[in-house]
Amino acid sequence: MDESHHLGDLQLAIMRILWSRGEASVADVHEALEPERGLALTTIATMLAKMEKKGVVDHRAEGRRFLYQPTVSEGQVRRSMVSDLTSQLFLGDTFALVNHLLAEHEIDAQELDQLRTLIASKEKEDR
Amino acid sequence: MDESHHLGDLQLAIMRILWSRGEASVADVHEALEPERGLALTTIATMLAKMEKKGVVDHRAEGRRFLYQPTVSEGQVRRSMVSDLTSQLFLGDTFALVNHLLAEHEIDAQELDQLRTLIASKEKEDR
DNA sequence: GACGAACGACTACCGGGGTAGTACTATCGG
DNA sequence: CCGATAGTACTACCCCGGTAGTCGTTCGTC
Repeated sequence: MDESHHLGDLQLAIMRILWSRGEASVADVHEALEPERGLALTTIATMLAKMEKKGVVDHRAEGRRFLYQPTVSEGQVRRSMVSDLTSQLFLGDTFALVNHLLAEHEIDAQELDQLRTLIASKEKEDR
Repeated sequence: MDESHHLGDLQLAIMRILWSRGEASVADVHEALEPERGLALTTIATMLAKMEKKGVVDHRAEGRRFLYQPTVSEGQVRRSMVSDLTSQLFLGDTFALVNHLLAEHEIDAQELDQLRTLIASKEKEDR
């Protein structure tokens, strides 16, 4: 089952690092996030502990260092968060969201083209 | 400018009522939400006060009753919340989100058809 | 064997969504 | 005129994301 994994901004940033590396220590994550966020090392550690309690990451000890790994995939998180938004904002109507995106945001000609291709292949599947 | 109006679940439910009625008292909102949520009247009142402080609603007194009205449109809220999600989850790549929606969620043939029409008219605009 | 660096644990605090009780006030019915 | 009622204001809580300091332990090094 796909429980609702709704993650905050920092949590997502941390997850992105874990997803790309597979496994990382607190220091690794801190180092990677340092330039853009300038957070204290302890902040990262606290956040990871909270995330583990929530069940989205896991850790194993390597010596005195903890190596954290994600327990949910990026796809799961995306699905869960997108569908949360869809139900809240568009009463569960996925199509309405797509509609909104096309109407409100700039999507250039090239992307429209890609989209058409995507739709075509989707229709083939359905058949 | 479109400031970031990020609203919670209950806040959205309340906004939906205000949007559809244009104006409503605390009692009106409470009554409308009662069946699905069963919240206390004071909860609604508190929420409306918080929302007013945040600037998404406004009120005028009619006798001893407050009539609340939205100060932001449904479109503004949608734009703001969707774009928040897009930047958090897809690093600002709107197209990636559309892609995700088509790939992960069921969109039936009829909707695909509508989509194609939408895209066609969008391309006409661009030209 | 003592000392400093590295590292996790624990605690605290802020802000905001969500929830609701209690207090205050104005108005209506008798 | 007085009590019940309707309606808002104020305050307090809980939870959680985010932020960070301090404490205690352990390891490597001199």
